[in-house]
Amino acid sequence: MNEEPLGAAFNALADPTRRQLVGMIAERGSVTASEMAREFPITRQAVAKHLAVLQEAGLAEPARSGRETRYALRPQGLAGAAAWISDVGAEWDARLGRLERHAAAGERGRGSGV
Amino acid sequence: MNEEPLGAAFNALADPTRRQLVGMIAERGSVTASEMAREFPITRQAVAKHLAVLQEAGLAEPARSGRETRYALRPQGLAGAAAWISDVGAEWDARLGRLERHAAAGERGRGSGV
DNA sequence: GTACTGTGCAACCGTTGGGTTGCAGATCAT
DNA sequence: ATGATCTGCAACCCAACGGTTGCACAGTAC
Repeated sequence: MNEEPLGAAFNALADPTRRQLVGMIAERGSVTASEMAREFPITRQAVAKHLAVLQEAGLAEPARSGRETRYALRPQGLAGAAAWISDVGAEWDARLGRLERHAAAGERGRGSGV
Repeated sequence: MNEEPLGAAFNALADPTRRQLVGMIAERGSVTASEMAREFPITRQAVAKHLAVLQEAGLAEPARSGRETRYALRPQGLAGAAAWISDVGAEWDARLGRLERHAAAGERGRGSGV
């Protein structure tokens, strides 16, 4: 639907529930939709939708075993998002550097270490 | 309104137009809504809305001078997002490390260098 | 002064998104 | 075989989002 992996990743991470899900998956390794639904104030189907979003964004991957489907993280999606932020940050830092050279004010470096 | 800076930042970055705007601001230093509207296939008001979103997410900051309002970047918002990704990535890498110690398979490291 | 440009606010419209309910198909335990 | 889970699909609701148009106001230029 989105055709844009970066947008999909950021969009997936935009929802607080989804971020919590990601956190839970990260700390447990792999979780099922029903498990999460028990610890969240929302329906299993809602969780399933969120997981689908995460999957389509390349952030999570399902693995069916028997009747249950366990979801695991896929950090490469996160890496893409981090890379974009890093790029923009770098460009911005470059500008700041140029300005600093002109201004030569105090305020030492600290270039938003992304 | 969002009460959640992280969600606001990710949400702001989720829109491709908004990401382009951020890129443009980053490379030019500061831009006005009208300037951007000329180079985008959308209305100035649409651009203004996007800028408002970026501002509320802590990613951009307006500075009015005379009749024009120039927007500049505020990398700290980006830093917050990057930090979250880095955290989850770290947790995940820790898990991977533990598993690797067990499996001891080939496939050398490469821990999602966020 | 008048004209032009840049901005902001408000209303409106179509689409998407998070959430729910309801139901049907697999799989496991007894 | 029967019942209990775990899952997936579809329909539906309401709120939020991206975008538009229209108008009113503040600076700048002439």
